[in-house]
Amino acid sequence: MARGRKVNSNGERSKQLLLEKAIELFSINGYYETKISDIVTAANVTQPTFYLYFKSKEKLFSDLNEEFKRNLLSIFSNKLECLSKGNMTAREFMYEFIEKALTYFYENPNLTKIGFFDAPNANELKDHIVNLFIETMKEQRKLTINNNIEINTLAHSILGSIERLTLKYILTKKESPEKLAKDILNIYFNNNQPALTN
Amino acid sequence: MARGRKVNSNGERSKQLLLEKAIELFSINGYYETKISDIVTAANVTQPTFYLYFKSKEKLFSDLNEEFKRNLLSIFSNKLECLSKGNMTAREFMYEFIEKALTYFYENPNLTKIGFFDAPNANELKDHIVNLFIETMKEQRKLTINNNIEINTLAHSILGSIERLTLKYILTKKESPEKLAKDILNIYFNNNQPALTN
Amino acid sequence: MARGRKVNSNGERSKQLLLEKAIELFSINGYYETKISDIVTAANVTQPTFYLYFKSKEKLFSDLNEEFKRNLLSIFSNKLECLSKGNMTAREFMYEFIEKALTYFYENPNLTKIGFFDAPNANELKDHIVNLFIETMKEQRKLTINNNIEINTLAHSILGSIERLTLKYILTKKESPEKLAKDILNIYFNNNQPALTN
Amino acid sequence: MARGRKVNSNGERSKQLLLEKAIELFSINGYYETKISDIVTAANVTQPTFYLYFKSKEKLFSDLNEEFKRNLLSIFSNKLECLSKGNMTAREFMYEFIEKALTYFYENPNLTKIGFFDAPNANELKDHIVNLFIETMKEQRKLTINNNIEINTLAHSILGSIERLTLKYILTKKESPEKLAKDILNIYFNNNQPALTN
DNA sequence: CATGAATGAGTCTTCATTCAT
DNA sequence: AATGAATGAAGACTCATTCAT
Repeated sequence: MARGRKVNSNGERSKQLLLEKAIELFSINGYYETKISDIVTAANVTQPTFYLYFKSKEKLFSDLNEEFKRNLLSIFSNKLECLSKGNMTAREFMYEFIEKALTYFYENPNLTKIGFFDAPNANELKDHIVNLFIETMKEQRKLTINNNIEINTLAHSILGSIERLTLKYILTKKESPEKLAKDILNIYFNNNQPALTN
Repeated sequence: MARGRKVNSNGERSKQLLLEKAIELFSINGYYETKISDIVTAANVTQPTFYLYFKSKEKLFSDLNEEFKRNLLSIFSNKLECLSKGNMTAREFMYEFIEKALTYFYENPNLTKIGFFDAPNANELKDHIVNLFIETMKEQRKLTINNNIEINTLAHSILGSIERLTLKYILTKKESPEKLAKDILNIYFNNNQPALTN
Repeated sequence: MARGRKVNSNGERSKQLLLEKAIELFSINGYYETKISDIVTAANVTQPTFYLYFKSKEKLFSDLNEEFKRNLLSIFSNKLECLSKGNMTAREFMYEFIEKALTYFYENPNLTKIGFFDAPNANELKDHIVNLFIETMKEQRKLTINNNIEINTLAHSILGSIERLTLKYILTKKESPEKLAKDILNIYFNNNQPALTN
Repeated sequence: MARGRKVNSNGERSKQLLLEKAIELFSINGYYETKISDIVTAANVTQPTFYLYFKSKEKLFSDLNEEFKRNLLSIFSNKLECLSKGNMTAREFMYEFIEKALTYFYENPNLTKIGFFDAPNANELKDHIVNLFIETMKEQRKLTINNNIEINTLAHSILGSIERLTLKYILTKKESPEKLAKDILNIYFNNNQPALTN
């Protein structure tokens, strides 16, 4: 039976296709329920072709996670620079970061699903983010809505909010990143709060 | 080892041991990275013994999830009753529920890890909880710190905070359920907020 | 938990019950699809009890086959004696044997199913029977409807008829052994056959 | 042996080999005593290779049965057509069918052993054949050797004869299909009894 | 006499991965 | 660049059988 290079085939295209399908399937079915056979079937190539471009299933998955991590952290560095230059208040920084992050999530829902929600090592990344929140808020303690609450707790709480709202509104594209970023700011950093009766 | 009954063996004990080890290993390594062979080795029995007490790996896992779900929902029903009887304000209800839930998580960290964080169908449960939050808050809209934010968003945000704080402080037993419940109330329902400079 | 002898238990009864259920289940589901667990469940005892009375599943099955074989062969010997004493013509012998065999099958349908149809070594028994047919018919060649057909072929054919008719009419109790025995005689040993036009 | 493709390997050949060995082993040892490991060892491949070509052991077995059934029934349809066109007397039809069937059995002894003797659902097929015999004979009642016997009984008897003679003479290739078909016709449809020229 | 509890020894099946073409 | 064909390594599950009580 005929073997060898397909007519019109193109290495870069095959790799790209495999990557897309892998991201899609991983995000839907998770790492374990996504088989190499599923990916190659979706990409309309055969199994050995997969290994032409990726070392292993595990490596592909961890590469995907690294990519997500790198992308997200680069958003930070950009913002961080501004903050350190004094171009930005902490509040502004928080808004900017959250909005940029949500925008990235919005534009890369599948990769976000994998790298932010499913990855076993997403926690490191999240801890990193939390630390950044803490640093930022420490710099301007007055930012926090409530002095009674430790900054650490607050930072984790913010991240938790971001996580769940991303899952519900961003990955599903039900809300815009801007709207949600504002909501989060409102929840955590609003100083015009109306009185709350009990 | 010879075949047949072990000296001093006791079925209920074996089952309990298997269950404990299964919960522990599932919570640490997840469903897929936990092999029946790991569980039985930890419990010091052989593989067929596992099947003496559990129908299958999958059934055990889903049963565990059901149990977690049932337990958590029963906390709700209790609290809900008080709320409907007028014995409780919404604020009190929120506190009570969160505190009770966190206490349950605190006392059952492994099962919580499985049923609240790893289970594929944990989202249903979470949606249910969010809906309850929404109902409760609707009843007393003034409760919310900020009228600008939709209740739905707020409810999801609260759950997100609970999730992450549970993961960081409760499952690791670094904070008490009471302390954290108060923090969460403070974040979301504090009416004595100091002005926030920008 | 309570262990040991059941109230009202009785060894002989348990063994008998196990035997009955085993025969029933073997005859319905066959050797491989009948599990010891099925048998003991049907007999309302536990698995070790089975081994109190039977050496193994295989031994029980082969014992059952031996019993069937012994019973069937004893029918032969009885008839054979008469034949050798000259008390009987070959035709009479054939009728007598077939009728007696069918009657035994009729009265022991489950054991027959096992020993005559399912047993791997039923062929030996069948060969034995065929040989007996051959001996009988040789003695009185005129008996056969047709001299052109070799006795061996005829004997096998008769057995085949017996087999299938037993399966269809005897095990299901749709016809009496007498009726069927006469039919078979009519098919094979009727010398008053009406002309057959073509 | 190293992983990957064998030198000179060829899928169709491997599949064919596996199929042949499977048929052979099933026919000799039966479904339950034939292990996948036996089949692949006989075909000189590894277990996963089996699953490259067959969905499961059970499916392979039932497919084999279906194939046998289909083949046998197609013999029928051919003959049946002739019968309905009036090209054939019932006697001729019976001979033709039996001869063709025996020829098929002769040429495919292993598949016949599986599909005609061992298959759990062979009885359906046999009932079908019996019904065909009945229809054919009804059309020309005079065909039967004896009006005293119900057609149904006769039809079952014929099938029984075919079965046993197949087992003894055809599968073992001790007689030719033609010879045996004639014998059977002689037994059941001979009108010049006793002398029968051949 | 009978049972509760356990196990040895398979057996099918899956999946990522690799070789030869 | 790509495929057809194959395999190593494991994993879930079953079942007859056997101790200890």
